[in-house]
Order: sequence, then structure tokens, then C-alpha cells
Amino acid sequence: MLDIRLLRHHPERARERLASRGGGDEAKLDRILELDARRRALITESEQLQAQRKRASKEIGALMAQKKLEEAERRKAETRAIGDRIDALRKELLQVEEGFEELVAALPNLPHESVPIGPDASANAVVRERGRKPEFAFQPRTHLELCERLGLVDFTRGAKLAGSGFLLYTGRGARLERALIQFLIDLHTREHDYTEVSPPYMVSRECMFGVGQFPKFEDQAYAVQEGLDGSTLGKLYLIPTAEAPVANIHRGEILKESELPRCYAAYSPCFRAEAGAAGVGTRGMIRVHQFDKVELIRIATPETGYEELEKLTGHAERVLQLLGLPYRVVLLCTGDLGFASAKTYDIEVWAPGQGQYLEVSSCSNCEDFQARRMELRYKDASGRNRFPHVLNGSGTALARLFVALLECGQQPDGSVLLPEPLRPYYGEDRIAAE
RNA sequence: GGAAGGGUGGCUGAGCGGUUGAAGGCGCCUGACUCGAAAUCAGGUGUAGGCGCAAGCCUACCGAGGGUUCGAAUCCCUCCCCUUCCGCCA
Repeated sequence: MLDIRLLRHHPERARERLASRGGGDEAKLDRILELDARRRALITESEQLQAQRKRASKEIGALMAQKKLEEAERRKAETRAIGDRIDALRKELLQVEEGFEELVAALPNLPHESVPIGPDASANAVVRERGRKPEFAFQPRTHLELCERLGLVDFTRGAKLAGSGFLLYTGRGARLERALIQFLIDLHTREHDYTEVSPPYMVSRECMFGVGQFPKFEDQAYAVQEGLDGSTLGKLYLIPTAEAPVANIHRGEILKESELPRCYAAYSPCFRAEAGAAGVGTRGMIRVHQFDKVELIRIATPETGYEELEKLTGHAERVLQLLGLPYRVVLLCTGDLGFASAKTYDIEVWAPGQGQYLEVSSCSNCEDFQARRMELRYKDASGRNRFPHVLNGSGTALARLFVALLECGQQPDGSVLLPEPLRPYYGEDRIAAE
């Protein structure tokens, strides 16, 4: 949620920044400002009347105490009229506020100045590339072939169980997945500064609103229904990312500045309906309805928000460095930026079987956009309550990491050599060909 | 799921229709006393919104939402959460 004061005092800046996203949201500004003015006028008027009524009520109380009942009755009748007027104003205020809030909540975050301006992914900037792409003396196989030959994932039966887009990891594939989760959590909690948390995999709509997932992307979420009657449908949602529960851990709280930054690492499965994405790149495990991910969250002061973003991105990169996977870091342009984010780095890993980079992490500073939505604040040194910056990044998504590990580590004999740091977790140095 | 009891400020705990944003205590901050500290004494100590250059003024908030009333922390209704007991259950 954007700060209404910012919109009020610097509408031109807001208009320009919103326009840079290319979503046309700047067109809503005039209406928002109009509703804001009306809203404040209504508040002022009704509060003046309330003050008047409050005074009158006290006087009536005094009259009653003095047994001046007749006069008290007369005053009651007068005061009732004030009450009626207040009710009418409040009713209008409620309506105005509803429309106002709906519009403000629908505005995306303002891109940071350092974000390149552009309409879509083609304007993203590659910030750095690391690692050497492996060269093969043979035709590298795709992860699909490797999974099949090594018996790591049963795509057919996965689809039988829940439809296309659901995976059944089997045998050594399931073990590798589990090893990766363990490896990632250990990395972020031991070498980095994260506290491990294990959140609910369903959250309330308040949480979904808090991170900016709702209302805009409601069609991308799986809604859960409890029991037979349907009365609970829409109360809980399967999380599309652990960001949804974890960023909300402190919703509605006032943290102490000395407690910042708060850093959490969480493993969770992620559920995404991917409505409208059917048919496009849906084969294999690159785009699925359920995948595992380790998510990193940092809650920091606004002063340190952007340092924290670099740090967070570095933590996610460390994963790929340790696993010896070639990757690049991409700075998203204004048009490609997520709804809640002010600045995002995507980390893409090289997948030789695909001949392309796959996004395995997205590290964002949402500034105070989410904090506002979830009423998360902190008390600064001078005792003032402020909204902190909330950052999130994948550290990292697993299905695609799995793909890159297989495709990069494949050997001429069809086995897959695992990177050194992963071996203790997996228990062997390779996935041998059968 | 059933029954009972609860949800009041940073904590504890009164209030049960009127001048209560909320007694008392604890904590915290400032000052006095002290060489210093403790103890003691005095004062202060919530959040949000509106108006105002500011000082400040006003409004709302006692789990959430509605209702009754001139007036609600106090009365009524609905919902949520917590505790205990019972049931069910991984």
C-alpha cells in the first residue's frame, strides 16, 4: 500500500513512477485524490458534530443529577438530531472510504530510482554472470530424459494423482529433493543470519493481502474448503510462497529498532494455480502447480533496506556458487517488476539441457509497501513508530535447481555427479546410472 | 464438536450506563535527595486519524463487528481468540 500522504503531496512523482510500470495505474490517481479530499471533509464535519454531542451529553448528565428532568428531556431531543446527522455523515464516509481503500490497495508499489525503465523483460539488465557453463563432449540430455532414465521423477503418475503440473518424486529423486532442502536451510541458518521457521502452508486472506498477493492475484491461489458445507471456502489459501506466512509473522506488531533486521528462512511447498499458463512451457518440472522452495525474509529499517537487498541477493547467489552452477543476476525493469516490489533482482541458473537460463530466485525490496498493508511497524530510536522495509527472496526454488543440477552434472555414462557440498546431504557423490 | 470461564494500557488488575483514555500496583523515563547507588518523594509515560506554520485543539479506540441510548469499557446480538474439562483424532 502506498502512503496516501505521498500521493497527496507529490502526486506528480507518484504519477510518473506508476506510469513507468506501464500498467496504466496512474490513471486512478485523480479519482483517489478526489475521494481522499471528500473523505477528509466528512471526517472533519462528523468529528466536529461528535464533539458537540459529547459536550451536550455531559450537560444532560449534569441536569439529570440536578433532577431538572424537563430540561434534560428537551436537550435529549435536540441532541438526537445531531446524532442523526452524524449517522448520515458516517454512512457516506463508510462508502467513500471503501471506494478509496479499494483503489489505493490496487496501486502497485513505486519502482526505485535505480530500476531501469522499460515495458517488459526485454529491458531487464544483466548485472553479473558467474560460473562457467559446462561443455559437453556429447549431446547433453534434458532433465526429463535424465529423470526418466535415473527414475527420479514419475511424471505420469504425478499427473494421475493430481493432474498435470504435479510431480511424484521417486527413490533417489525424492532423496535428492530432501537433501537439497536440508542443505539450503543449513546454509542460511549457519553461514548466514537467518532464523529457521516452519510456517503454516495455508494462510488467511489478511496475510495474502498483506504481502500484496490479494486482491489482484486471487485467481492464482488455491482456496481451501473445509468439510462439506462450503461455508469455510475462501477463508484459507494454499500459500504460493512461504513469503505469505513468514512476512506476516509480525503483522500488526510494533517491533523495537534494536530487533532489526529480523531474518527468517523457511522451507515450504508452494502452490500456484498458474491460471492461463497452460500449454506454455508446461512440460517437465519447470512450471508446476506445486514445488518446494526455501524462502528468505528480512525486515529492516528503511535506512538499511537497500544494503539488505544486496545482502539478501548475495545469500541466494551463495547457493549457486556452492553448488557450482553457472548463473546470472538480472535487474528487473519497471515493466517486469512484481506488484509489491520496488526493486527486484532475479537469479537465473543455466540449464544446458534447456539451453536457457531458469529463474530460481527473485529477491525484492518491497520497502514499506507490505508493512503498511499488514500494519507492521517498529519504534525508532526517537520513539516514533515507522514502517520497516520488508524484503523477500528465494533461497532458492527447488524444482528448477533440481533441473540445473541434473543437466549441469550429467556425465557421459548417464550418471549425474553431485557438487561436493551436497554429497554429505545426499549420502553419495553421484546418482549412478542403473 | 460439546460445556464452562475469560479477552481492559508494556505487564498486572479495578471499573459494570454519565465529567473514565480508563483507579491501584509493577515497569519505564525525567527531576529532587545522594560522593554515587539503592530506598524515598514529585512529575511524566498508548495508538490511529482530522484540523493547524506551530503551540495545540478535536475525534476514535477497553478482542472484532453490529444494535439500544442524549450518552456504552459497562446493556443486547453475531463472530473471533484464549484457558479448563469432555468427545474425536495424526
